Amino acid sequence: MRLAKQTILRLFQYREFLILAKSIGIKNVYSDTLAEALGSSATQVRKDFSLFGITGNKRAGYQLDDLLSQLNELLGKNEKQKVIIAGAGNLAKALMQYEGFKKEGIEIVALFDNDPVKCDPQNDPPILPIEDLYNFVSEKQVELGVIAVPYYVAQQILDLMIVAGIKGVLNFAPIYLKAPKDFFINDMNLRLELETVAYLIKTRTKAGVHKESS
Amino acid sequence: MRLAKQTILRLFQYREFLILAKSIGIKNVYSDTLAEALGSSATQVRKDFSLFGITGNKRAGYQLDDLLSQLNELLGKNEKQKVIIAGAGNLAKALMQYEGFKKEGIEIVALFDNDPVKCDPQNDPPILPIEDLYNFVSEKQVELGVIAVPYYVAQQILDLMIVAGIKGVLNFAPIYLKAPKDFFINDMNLRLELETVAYLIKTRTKAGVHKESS
DNA sequence: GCTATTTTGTGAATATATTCACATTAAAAA
DNA sequence: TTTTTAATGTGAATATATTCACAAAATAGC
Ligand SMILES: NC(=O)c1ccc[n+]([C@@H]2O[C@H](COP(=O)([O-])OP(=O)(O)OC[C@H]3O[C@@H](n4cnc5c(N)ncnc54)[C@H](O)[C@@H]3O)[C@@H](O)[C@H]2O)c1
Ligand SMILES: NC(=O)c1ccc[n+]([C@@H]2O[C@H](COP(=O)([O-])OP(=O)(O)OC[C@H]3O[C@@H](n4cnc5c(N)ncnc54)[C@H](O)[C@@H]3O)[C@@H](O)[C@H]2O)c1
Repeated sequence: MRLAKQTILRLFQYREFLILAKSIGIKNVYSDTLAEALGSSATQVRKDFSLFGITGNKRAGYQLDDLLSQLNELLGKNEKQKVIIAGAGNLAKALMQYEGFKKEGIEIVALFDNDPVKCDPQNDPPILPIEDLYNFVSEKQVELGVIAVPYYVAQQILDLMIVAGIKGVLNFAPIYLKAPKDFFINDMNLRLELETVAYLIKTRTKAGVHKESS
Repeated sequence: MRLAKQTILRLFQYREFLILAKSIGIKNVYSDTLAEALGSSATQVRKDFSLFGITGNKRAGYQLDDLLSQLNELLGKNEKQKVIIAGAGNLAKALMQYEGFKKEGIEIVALFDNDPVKCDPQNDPPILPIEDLYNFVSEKQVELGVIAVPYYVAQQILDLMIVAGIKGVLNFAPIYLKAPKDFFINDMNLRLELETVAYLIKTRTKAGVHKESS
């Protein structure tokens, strides 16, 4: 089965929209509906579903509840997920206070920092010394991590996470990290993404990142 | 000329690496060096350069200073860029305190919020009422924006930005935004990116997001 | 100055992703 | 019931991105 990261991301987006749609009482959707909502194409939507064996009803489209539960199952949203964050700085603070993760079953179980001043074991979630990372992660069997430390320590923190048992990370440090090939790294370089928009504006080229306005 | 967002992103990454390399005294690089540093391939690097008319020296590779200044020119890094942020919440606070933007010539000139408690015109950068956005942006001719408001107001804030003269945004609100086709929207859905890693871990499929470890 | 070697630059080949085109099917209408 | 209509599902076609393969050029060694 294909595993293209972007396809998975789209499936999550479909799910996202369905949750919203459900909340306003919508009962069934068409590939068209989803395409419109995401700025994609109906064929793309059906192709994505087809790829994962998700099937609808000819002429009647997709029953929302049914589709949603298929996506939930497929995307593993029926199980909760624990995550730790390395680095308790500005970005980590924003993530910690963001209620969206918990709502989606992702629980930040701890943060780790090497600055004693930033540590606070009484906080919820606890902010612990980086030395505790190994034991915490291996004991609690956490598999998901976020890297929010400065770039010059990111590789060493990643290595620590790997030996502790972390299986994949979302990395905010602006540097290329090396890891075994079965380890997942999703790089988020916020500054570069902003610079890219700045560049695109300056050179005012035709095709946008988005589709045209409806 | 091609404008693929991902190609541009890679050019910025090359530049990033060059700055780092320069700081440790490196004088010239090869497509190989860059590929290694970014987890890419030498051919990809040369293809990217070729696409933008960047040219090196056969056998001797690329002179670092020269390459860097070509990239700076190409990527518009010789001019400063002003940016505003809509929404002065947790994420905006992290962005505001991040010194990396200024270092790269991106100046956050103001934040805007509809919560009077969050506003603080004395702050540097000033946090202003959302009502001031239009005048501020059109007078100061700001073209770049960041959307850091809740999803349910994101479209209306974007519309406001567009009429004020903003030409492109980095959008953190987890929703698809509609805009004219010459307007650039770069969507950053942090939660979905984290959920995607969580999914990939669970299904432990072969090919990673990154290349194999060196 | 000649030769061997290394690296670039790029057209062609391949791989990947998206869109097209349409047969198939289910529902609605007649 | 039969026909019409509107949607899905998917192989084929196209578009896009990456890698291969190698000629051309510049340096280093002799
Ligand atoms: N804040 C942003 O808006 C932003 C934007 C783009 C990129 N980033 C990147 O995200 C990462 C985090 O950014 P931030 O703004 O939160 O930085 P920050 O400086 O506020 O936080 C970094 C934290 O990491 C901790 N730390 C340093 N070394 C450590 C170590 N060896 N072990 C454990 N903890 C350690 C520090 O004590 C600090 O609390 C950085 O790599 C930064 O470049 C941040
Ligand atoms: N914080 C995170 O880690 C995180 C992670 C993923 C996504 N996001 C997304 O980023 C966006 C911002 O997140 P946040 O955590 O900073 O949220 P937040 O609630 O801390 O901040 C949002 C800010 O927007 C302001 N606001 C609300 N309506 C407004 C309006 N009409 N005009 C101007 N300002 C208005 C609020 O007063 C608040 O200060 C949200 O869409 C969120 O879903 C945030």
